[in-house]
Amino acid sequence: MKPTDFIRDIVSDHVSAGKYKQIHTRFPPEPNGYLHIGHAKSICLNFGIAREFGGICNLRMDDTNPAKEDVEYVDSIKADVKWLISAWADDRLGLKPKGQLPAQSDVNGQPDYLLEAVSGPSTTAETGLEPFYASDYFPQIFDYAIALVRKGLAYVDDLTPEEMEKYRGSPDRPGQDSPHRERSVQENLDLFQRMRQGEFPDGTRTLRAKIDMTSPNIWLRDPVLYRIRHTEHHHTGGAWCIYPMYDFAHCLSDYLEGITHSICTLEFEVHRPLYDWILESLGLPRPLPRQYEFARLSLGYTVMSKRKLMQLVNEDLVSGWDDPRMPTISGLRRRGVTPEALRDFAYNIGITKYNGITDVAVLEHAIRSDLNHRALRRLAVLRPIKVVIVNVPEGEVEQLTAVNNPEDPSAGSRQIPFSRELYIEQDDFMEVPPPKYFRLRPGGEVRLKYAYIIKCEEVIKDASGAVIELRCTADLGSKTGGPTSSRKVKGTIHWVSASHAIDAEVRLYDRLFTVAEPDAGGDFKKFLNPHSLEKLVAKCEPSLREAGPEQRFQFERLAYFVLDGQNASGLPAFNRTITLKDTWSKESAKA
RNA sequence: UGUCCGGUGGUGUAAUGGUAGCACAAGAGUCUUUGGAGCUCUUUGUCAUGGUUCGAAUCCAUGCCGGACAGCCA
Repeated sequence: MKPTDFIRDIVSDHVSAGKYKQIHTRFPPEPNGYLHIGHAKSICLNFGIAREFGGICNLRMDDTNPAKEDVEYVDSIKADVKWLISAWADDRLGLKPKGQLPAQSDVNGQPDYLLEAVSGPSTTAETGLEPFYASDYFPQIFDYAIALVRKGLAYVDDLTPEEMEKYRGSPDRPGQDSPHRERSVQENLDLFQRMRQGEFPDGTRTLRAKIDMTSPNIWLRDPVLYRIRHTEHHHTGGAWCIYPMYDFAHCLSDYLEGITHSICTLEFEVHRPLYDWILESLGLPRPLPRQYEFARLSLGYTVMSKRKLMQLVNEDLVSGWDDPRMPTISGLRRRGVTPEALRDFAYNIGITKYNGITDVAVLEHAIRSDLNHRALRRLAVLRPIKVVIVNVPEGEVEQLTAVNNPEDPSAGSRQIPFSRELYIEQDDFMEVPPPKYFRLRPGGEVRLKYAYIIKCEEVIKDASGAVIELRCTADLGSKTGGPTSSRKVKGTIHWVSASHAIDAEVRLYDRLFTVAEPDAGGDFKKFLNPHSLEKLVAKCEPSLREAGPEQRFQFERLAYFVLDGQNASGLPAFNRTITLKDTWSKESAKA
């Protein structure tokens, strides 16, 4: 199925009209935090357009604010993008040779800068290639600023931040011209150079565009283009003490990379006139990039702002950016979600300009349907209760055949050991069951998956009255192919052989928040779900000993799990990705 | 009472002047050695009021509701 939305419609029109040589998008995160599922939506859009229209999508660090950015974040962004687009759009990923800077050329007798992307299957090896960095363009952006000053379209202002706020006015009240607005070009040039030389302390001067202090659009009221920050930058080191603002750097970065469609979220809609003003005022020789906006993703039962996610990390409310409960790409990955599921989700939610809240059920459905087809089935008992099959002799072990994945015959089958002493799930036995309960009960029958039908003959309790053991008989003719194998029993439950079972830590993750809109108002942290993580030691069938890193399983009748290394005591650790749909819990809740 | 952008079932989206469709959710049934998956069926919608038109979710007007914007953040 080919996705379609208003942005793709625009691109498609441009392609049929031959407006551009090649479609060129970009994904421009600021390296001030980890990527989350909202970024995944944007990645799928930008790379999706590139692959559907034979274009390229540059990965670019939008790193113009050294105070907030860090290499830890650029490394995580690189890894997360690579993981998400792998085997889907790697050949559309635009990178550049390490250290390469924009090349100067002449276009129609006018000087011009361009930094072309390297893309194609070769880039997947990433040998000597790196993402684009807005900070690589500081020299060009500085030159463009000077060009604006020369045209009388930018000036150095001495207003303090407080004064500037006053002069700006408000949305329904026009602003006032700064007293420094009419400085001469010469003076502006001199002052701007001295800003760059480091003569002035932070915050004392800015370079501003000269547009219109009475504009109804606040972003046209002489926006700041450059500010002074005597701060080391993660990519340019100590080379600069003035840094361009987003609005000035972004449109120029797009231009320098030959971007055709600059796609961003709705809150930048009011910036678009400024984006266009800067590029048009500079009189650039090549076709200009255009900005298009779509609604960012809001998902139920989680928060999406980097500020809030950062807070969860810094206040140790989660174990890190990649905590499996986080909506970050790395968190979802550790949770066991696949790139395919994420892309499928992105496809299903569509692209519009309507600001809605997407039901988590849409994400959960994408995860389940993906895992249903790929996850190997295994038997594991989370909360064990002992079962003794009295008509199976002690010491006897039988190997039974179990299907690895009923959705995928090519996954084959495996052997699982059956013996006299087993574990079943505590939930699968009830002494006094409610109506419609069709698992084990005193005197009742149930099928052990892949094995025999058993009947509960005796319930053994401890001094406190808690059930500690069930004594059962098995219908030894009832396994697959046996004479009574087709007998109908209502319930089928999972089990493991007690002496063969291996221990594993299972981490039962649940929604991070208890309400659909934790950030609707007040303190979002008071809606944190206290039961978002429960750890247990489970009894697992022995084949799980061979589980590989990041391998995904369905523990039958329970949930999907992914292997996430070992816990502190050396036990294999499985993260629960998501439970199976549970019609019984709905049914029993009705009663 | 500024500017810009939006309002289609419970939720998210499609229909671009011509049968309001899809997905998720919800409900009913069927099947089942996973109360899983699959399959079948069902409920629920064009913000309002006018106008243009043979015909309006779509175009126009007015109103209502929601969002974004007043960082030397992005």
